[in-house]
Amino acid sequence: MSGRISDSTVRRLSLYLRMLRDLERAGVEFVSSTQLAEPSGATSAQVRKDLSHFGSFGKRGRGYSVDGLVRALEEILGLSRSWRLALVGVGKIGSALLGYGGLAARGFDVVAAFDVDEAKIGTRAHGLRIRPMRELRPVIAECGAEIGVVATPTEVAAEVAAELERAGVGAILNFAPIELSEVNGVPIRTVDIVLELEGLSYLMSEAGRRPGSDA
Amino acid sequence: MSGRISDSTVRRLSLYLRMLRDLERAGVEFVSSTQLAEPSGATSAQVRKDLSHFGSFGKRGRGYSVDGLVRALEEILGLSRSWRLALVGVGKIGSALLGYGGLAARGFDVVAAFDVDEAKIGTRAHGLRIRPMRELRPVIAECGAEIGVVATPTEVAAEVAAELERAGVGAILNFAPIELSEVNGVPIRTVDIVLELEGLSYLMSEAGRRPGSDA
DNA sequence: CTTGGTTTGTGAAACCTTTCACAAGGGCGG
DNA sequence: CCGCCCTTGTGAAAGGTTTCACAAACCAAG
Repeated sequence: MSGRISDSTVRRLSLYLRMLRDLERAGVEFVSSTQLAEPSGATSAQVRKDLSHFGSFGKRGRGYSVDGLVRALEEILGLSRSWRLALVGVGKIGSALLGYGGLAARGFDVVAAFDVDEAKIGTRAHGLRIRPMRELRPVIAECGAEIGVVATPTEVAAEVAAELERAGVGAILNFAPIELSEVNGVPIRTVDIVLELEGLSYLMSEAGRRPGSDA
Repeated sequence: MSGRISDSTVRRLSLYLRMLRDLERAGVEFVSSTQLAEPSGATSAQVRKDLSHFGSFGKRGRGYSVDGLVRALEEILGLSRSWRLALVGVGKIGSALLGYGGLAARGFDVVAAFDVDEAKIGTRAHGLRIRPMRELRPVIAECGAEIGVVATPTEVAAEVAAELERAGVGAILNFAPIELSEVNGVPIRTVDIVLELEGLSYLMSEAGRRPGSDA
């Protein structure tokens, strides 16, 4: 078991965990790989292969203990603890994130917020005081935020990401429509809405072209 | 050329197009696959392979005409037209989307917004009147929206997506943290922030485990 | 017109992920 | 304890994507 695990495997593990938590809440005790696969659109073999990278969690003939697998996956994914987020850019997206209870509910707490806008600095957004960029490093060091969130305009996103890295965050979530390059082993995930929409645009255009086909 | 094109290829095509537009604005006339590859983290061979699925766009020894390739990619991705979006759920994320100018700037216009909250219905958000869910079908039919955006709580997301399909949208962008299953060939893309954060959580935990290793 | 430097387009190879298929193991009823 | 049924864990096969490497083509200079 274990080696280099692919992004798609990790992604599916998160989905399995989600379902397992629902099952746990519903009081279900055992679950089979087939049941576990369905909601994430995976196959039962894929579930078993994904899990087999980390160990042996099931009982043959019986399936997986819901409780046991929840804990195992939380351990694997690093979700048996909570993470602290530092948000840079309290505009539309940044505010939406601050107001989104789903993050804290799943163990991701926004503990600091920064902006360049003098009018915003010092005010509170969802109970959090907005701080000037100049305080980014000391505040992140002090509150120990592990994840930096970039919710700034595209032009400054790369610079902000670099500054977050220097401030010591271990990972970055980026909402600016720009591909940021990972340096110093700090992983970066980009949420790019326009890219998703363009992907849909391609599929719709493709669907329109296919029936008519040729020349 | 041409066959079934992978998501990752389409994704890269969007990134190439982004860079090409910058180059066009900067007045550059020709670009090589090597230059085109850099910002998206791809390789030059990958750029050429990606493009080769759709035809021959370059001149050997010279590279690609920036103008020409911009138009070709716009055509391929279906971006030489604009698309109309219907938004369901005007909460935190929905409002942020309505206020985000980046969408309209890239040809994605939100033309209708719906919510269940009586207090919101009839009011305007960013110039758009918020309508009751009951009007979803007729309004989408009337305004001809092609893309439905689900920005509702998780519990109702699947139901809303199904209703959008029945209303005739050709694609769905989903912000609820749930894997919606594509039916009737209507493609669905999900933007799942928690999933991205959990992916980062895994990588950070992994990084912490690796040095210490064994046991 | 020829030569040299450059870059595309593309089969073939390498690599990675998913699916298949089945032996091994576990529970349960009798 | 035995036999049956069920489900896991996993090598092997299949399927897909990325990288390699090079012939073909183009431009410019002499």
